Amino acid sequence: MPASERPVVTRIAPSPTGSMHIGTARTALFNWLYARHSGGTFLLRIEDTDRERSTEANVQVILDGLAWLGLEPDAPPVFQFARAERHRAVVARLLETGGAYRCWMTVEELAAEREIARAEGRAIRSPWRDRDPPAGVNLPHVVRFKGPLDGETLVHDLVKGTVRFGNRELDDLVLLRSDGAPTYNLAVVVDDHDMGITHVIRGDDHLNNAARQTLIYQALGWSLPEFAHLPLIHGPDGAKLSKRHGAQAVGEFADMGYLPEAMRNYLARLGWGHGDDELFSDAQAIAWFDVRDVVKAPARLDWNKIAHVNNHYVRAADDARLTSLTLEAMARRGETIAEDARDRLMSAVPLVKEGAKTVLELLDLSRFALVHRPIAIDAKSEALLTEEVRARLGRLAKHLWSQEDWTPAALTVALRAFAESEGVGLGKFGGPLRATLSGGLPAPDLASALTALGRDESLGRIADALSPRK
RNA sequence: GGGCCCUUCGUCUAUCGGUUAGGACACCAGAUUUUCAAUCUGGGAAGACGGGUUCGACUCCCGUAGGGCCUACCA
Repeated sequence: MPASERPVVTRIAPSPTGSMHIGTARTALFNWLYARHSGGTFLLRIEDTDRERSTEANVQVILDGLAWLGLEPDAPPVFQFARAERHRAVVARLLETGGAYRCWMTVEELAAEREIARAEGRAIRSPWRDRDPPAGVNLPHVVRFKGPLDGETLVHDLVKGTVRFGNRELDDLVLLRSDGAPTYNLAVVVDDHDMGITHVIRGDDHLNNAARQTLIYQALGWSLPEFAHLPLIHGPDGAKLSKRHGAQAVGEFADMGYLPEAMRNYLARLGWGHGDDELFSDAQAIAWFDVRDVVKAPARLDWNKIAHVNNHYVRAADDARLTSLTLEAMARRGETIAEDARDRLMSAVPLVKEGAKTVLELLDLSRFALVHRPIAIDAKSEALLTEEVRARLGRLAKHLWSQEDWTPAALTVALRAFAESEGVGLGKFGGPLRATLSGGLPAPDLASALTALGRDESLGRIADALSPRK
């Protein structure tokens, strides 16, 4: 049955050879969205056939990354290396049917052939394609796929359309290394087939492989999956995304204080869109998503837009959750957290989250509530505290002492009443009061700041500022 | 070098032959104002280039330029 008629099964197939790239995260997201949209299944396969570079720790990075993004697969991961026997069996079958051959080329011979092939503008060919095995059959050798020498291979891609490849351009790729280990292109085909993958949704960098893989599917007599190659994500300058651009691993985005739901929204919008919709829920994305609507051109990461989207989700996020995330960010920075920090954060977070683009900014904006008495007052704020102002703040302190109802609404009224009694505008002491309360650190509006700090802390800070310098 | 992919405001995108080419982020100006921010109003900003096809092209075709991917016994 053709893949397009079977229940949808997608997969994300990262290799555990480093951190989890943000591009991998988006590929996972699109696979997940498509599976959810189609009522299908989303799977994970760890491509750990590169024994040199694959590590246990990197596998964990992938698992953690997907979990953080909320894109957990519907079944336990398949480890590609564990399926090596199966891969070898398939190669054996290919060897029997003439779909593959043993190649005894040495590295030197290979290098020479590569040079010639390049000069002639064609793919490399092995002389062992149509030659009998050498005398000593035990000599190390690889097994190569025996591809057609002419004709064309067509890849019907859901985002790129039909792409044609001249078969003479497609080399006889290695299926089994000289140590008997299966290679990527063989393993992918076998695994995708065995896992029942109907839609191979992956990065653009695999488009060429799709042609080679198509040939393998055909040689094996297997039906092809649908292919969808996603354009890559570039850095803000259009070049390949690298560390230089600020971040490329999902873990880094998490540490910088971006929310997973914001990343899903932003990443979905990068290379895919639904009319003018910018901010949307997972449910909406699932309802709207179709790989066929994916944009063909590569997209650049835009820090401003990520920040904007993230701010939207920070505003919508639960305060307790944001407080926990902020505390975690502090711990990561190695900051010691005071006993009462959580309560103070908790009261400050809802007041400052409107302006916070990340959790880290949430921390910066909450800082005024976390510092301890006597708080440091910067020069600019200190300059506001003239004799006249100090006297007025003294009277204000007295006024606030008698303030019973310590709520934003009541305090707003109290501040206005005081201004009236002084016969001045709020501007005459608002700035200075803020100076005593936050010492120059950003803080929300006065009534809110007073509420967040609480009665004792607020009055204490004012008193500290008015008392003679030590 | 060869094969393949891509090309609308600075960025992400809408448009699926006929629009004053729309939206979002960013930017600029103004309003508000107790710092920063937020908020509100307004503004500038695009079809890479050259040929076709067509009554009519951002949209279809060809070429050029530019960018990207692949060209491993990596994935």
